[in-house]
Amino acid sequence: MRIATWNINSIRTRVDRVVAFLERENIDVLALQETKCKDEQFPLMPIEAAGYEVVAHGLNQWNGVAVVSRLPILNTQVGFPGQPGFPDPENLEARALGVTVEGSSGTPVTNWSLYVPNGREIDNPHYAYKLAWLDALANYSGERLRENPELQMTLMGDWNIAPLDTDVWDIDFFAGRTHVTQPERDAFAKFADEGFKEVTRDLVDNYTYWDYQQLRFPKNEGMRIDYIYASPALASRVQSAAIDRNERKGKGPSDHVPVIIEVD
DNA sequence: ATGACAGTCTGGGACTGA
Repeated sequence: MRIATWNINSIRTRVDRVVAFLERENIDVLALQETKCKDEQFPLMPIEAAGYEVVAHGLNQWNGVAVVSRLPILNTQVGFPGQPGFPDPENLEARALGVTVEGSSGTPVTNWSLYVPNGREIDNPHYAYKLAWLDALANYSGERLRENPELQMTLMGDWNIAPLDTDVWDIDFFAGRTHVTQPERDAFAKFADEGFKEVTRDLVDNYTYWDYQQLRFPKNEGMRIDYIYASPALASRVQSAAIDRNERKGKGPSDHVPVIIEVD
């Protein structure tokens, strides 16, 4: 079973790239972020024609998440209990979607497509929102794992955090900025404290994002901010991981590239 | 070559991203 995550930065602009990627990489489940459209605007037909089902969650032109699967879909969950909103706690954004599929071994696998809030600047309310959002997600997912230690679950997407200094092209450039602060790194590490394992770090080394500006990609000035956490039962089945750097090339790329894992 | 930012909106620049 091959699982991937990709911040696509508008599905309407890049649906052809998505279909080509699914077929070229033989993907079973793909989590998308920043689809940037309402559900009724989502280009379903090209993806369905390739043999996949789509579950989309988009409220407006901002954010938006989706899960694409060619394995049977058993259950769908929009957002997670305790998810905070912005700017009001009640105003939930389209940043989390959980889709349970029938795994290749017959066991259900729940795949979360996550678009963690950016945080903007450290003194911006969006930064506190980011930390609260992550804390609520860690509490929710940790509780699910305590209920069922055999749970097969991924938490994957654009985490908007660089856990290590080496995950950014120049740590000095990020001094005083979001993505590299200790509270963000602690929030990321809490998922490991809850028992999840980030399964791509040990298997592949690359950035996953390069800004469109300042020739960041040709100069390889990137960031590693897209990750896949897996529950212990799923993590033990991971055979390999890849970062599809070539997807940053050519005409009209997203600024992020896909992260892929192979599960037995 | 991978090349100097890109997507969406009921727009005429503003907002968002990181």
